[in-house]
Parts: sequence; C-alpha cells; structure tokens
Amino acid sequence: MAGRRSDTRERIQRVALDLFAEQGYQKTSLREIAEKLDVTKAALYYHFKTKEDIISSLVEDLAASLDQVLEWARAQQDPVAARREFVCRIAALMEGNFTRLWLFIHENQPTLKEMHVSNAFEERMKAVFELICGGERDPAAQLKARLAVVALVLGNKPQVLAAADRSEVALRVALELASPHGGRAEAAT
Amino acid sequence: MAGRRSDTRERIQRVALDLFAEQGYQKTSLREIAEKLDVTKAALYYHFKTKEDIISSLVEDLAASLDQVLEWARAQQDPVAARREFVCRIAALMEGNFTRLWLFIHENQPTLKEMHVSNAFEERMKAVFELICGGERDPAAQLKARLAVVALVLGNKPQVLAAADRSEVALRVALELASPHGGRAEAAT
DNA sequence: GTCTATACTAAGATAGAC
DNA sequence: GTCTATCTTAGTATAGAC
Repeated sequence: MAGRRSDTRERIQRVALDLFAEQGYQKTSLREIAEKLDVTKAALYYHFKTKEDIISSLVEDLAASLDQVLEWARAQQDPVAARREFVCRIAALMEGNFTRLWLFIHENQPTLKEMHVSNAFEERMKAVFELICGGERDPAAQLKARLAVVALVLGNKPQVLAAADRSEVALRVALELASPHGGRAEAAT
Repeated sequence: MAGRRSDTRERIQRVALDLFAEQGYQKTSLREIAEKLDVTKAALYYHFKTKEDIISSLVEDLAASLDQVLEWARAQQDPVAARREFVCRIAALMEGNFTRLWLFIHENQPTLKEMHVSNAFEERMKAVFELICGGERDPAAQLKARLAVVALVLGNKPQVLAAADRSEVALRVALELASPHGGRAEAAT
C-alpha cells in the first residue's frame, strides 16, 4: 500500500476520534487504530508521544476555536446584549466536525482531567460560563450557565433528542437557561 | 494484620468508589485497591468476577433505591401533581453515600455503557425522565427533564457550586426545569 | 468460605534498525 | 517516517493453602 506518507498525523486524529466516540477512549487500543490505518503501533508513537496526546491534539483544536468566540465576546461593548449571540456562536461550534468531540469531552471528563491540555480547556469553559451568566454571583445563575452548555451538547445527541431539528431545540433551551430571567417562573421561595 | 474476615466485600466497594471517584475508573488499578486493603489482587477476584463487577454492584444498589422512588411515583393517583415531590425524592437520593456514585455515573457514561448493569440502569433513568416531563412529547420538555437531573448531579459538586446550600440551589433549578411551563419566558419563536 | 502464589494475555510505551 | 523487538504493568484466571 502507500509507503511513507505525510498526512498520517491527520489520519490518526480522524480514525482515533471515530473509534473513541464509537467505543470509548479506554476500550480503543492503539493496536486497533494502527490496524485500521495499516501501520504498526510504533508508527503512532512517532506522531504522538502518548495515547492521550492524540486526543489532546483534538482538544487543542477545539480550544483554539473557542478562543476566537471568546475573543469576539470580549470585544463587544455591551456584554449583556451580546450574551444571546454568544450562546449562538457556541452552539455553532458544536455542529459539524466538533459535534462528536464535544460529546466525548462531556462524557469523559475524568479521562481528560489528567491531561496537560485539560487545564487550559477548563479555563476557557469557565470563561464561557462566566460570560453566559454575565458574571452574576447568584449560584442558580451559574449552575444554569453550565446547564446551557450541557443542553447544547446533549441536544446534539440523537439518542437524547430524536427530532430532526434537535440543534434548534437545544439552542432554544440553552438560550432560556442563559437569559437573565431564564426559567424564573415559580419556586422562588 | 487481620486475617480472614467477612466484611471484605463491603470494604472493597468503599475503597474502590473512593479511588474511582478520586482518580477515575481506568486510572485505578486493582493492584492499587488491593494494596489499600492489604490483600492481593487475587483476593478481589474471589469477591468480584471482574473490575467492572465492582462498580456494577454499586450501580445495582443505586438502581434498587431508584426502584423504590419509581414505585412510589407510579402509585400516585395524579402523576402531574406528584411531579414536584418526585423530583425532590430523586434529589434526596443524591445526598449522602450516593453523591459520588451519581457523579461517577454521570462522568463515566462510556465506561458504564459496556456493562451488564448499564442497560437496567438506563431503563430506570428513562422512566425517571418520562415521569419528570410528564410524558410530554415536546422535545424541549424532554431535554429539560434530563437537564433537571444533571442540575441535581452538578449542583452537588463543590467544584461547580461553591455555596454551602448547593443542594437546595440545585433542587430549585431542577424544579424549574421540571415544571410544565419551566423556563418558558421568551424565545418561543 | 477466604485468601495467596503464580502465570497468561494484551495494553501502552521505548530503543534502535532500516 | 516506519518497523521489529522488547519492556512494564494492567486485567484476568486458576490451583491450592488455610
């Protein structure tokens, strides 16, 4: 088959995310990834120092995209007015190639926790939560900000939302949770 | 040290959950558990057939408790009226010994997915979601039902909610998400 | 019934040849 | 840039002591 090639790194990333999303990070062995690419385990180690490095590289890509949205949000004059659009941009980041990665991150937090890139990503997510709840100190608002992101992640999962327009439904729910008076209908003691 | 004893099974469960919650399921080796209990790996295999069996047994305990709440809910004449109390009872299940287990289940779904007990537990959770959203077919309501449970799980996590009264805050948010008109303030297109 | 000693397979990881 | 060979440790399994 094709001898030495130079796109192996990208191919590893793609195949690895396929397998990780499909059968879990731990259940996926490097041998499996290597076989699917028709190379040996050792070849993987040329491109990535460790197994965790493979997924680290993916998370880094997402973090870079997150930074762009974060940068945009910080440049807005009126943060409160921009909140809604901010949530929409986060939602847009969940569609396309990043969908499975978001879900993977959400469902494998303990795995990521031990990784170098984890702290950097967690920092960004904290910034996201802060922006969504507009820096409110109300604990309920902070919790809702996190739930807004969870809504977007879960909403994009077919097993959770069967509807074809699930991403729109998810966005609607996320926006409700993010709005200053979001879901304050009753039970206010 | 103490020779043959008969509470080893419970001690394994306790220590294992300690370590799993602390450093993740995969990062925790049986050798580690065994050393902490001052026995050999093989001793663990007398009490549990596999590593997964250890956590399966814990999930089964929780499932049994869930069944009680589910049974109570189904016995109610007016399911709609009982919804609020139902959520409170689920919340009560998250305090005490089960707190870490809930969080573990929430954060290690891919790990659990491959386990025998997983299906049984998932079934129960589906029933819980159904009861919370009152069988509504509105996708948004179904998503919110799931988010209500997530609110309870995340709300009990100190890293998420620093407030001392976090379980109350979490319950309040969960009740909002579970209420029929929960969080329907705007953005209804 | 409870546990230890021992061994097997497969995984992640490394060194060095080509 | 990739392979072969090798190492360490993990999960697993069994035989047998007490």
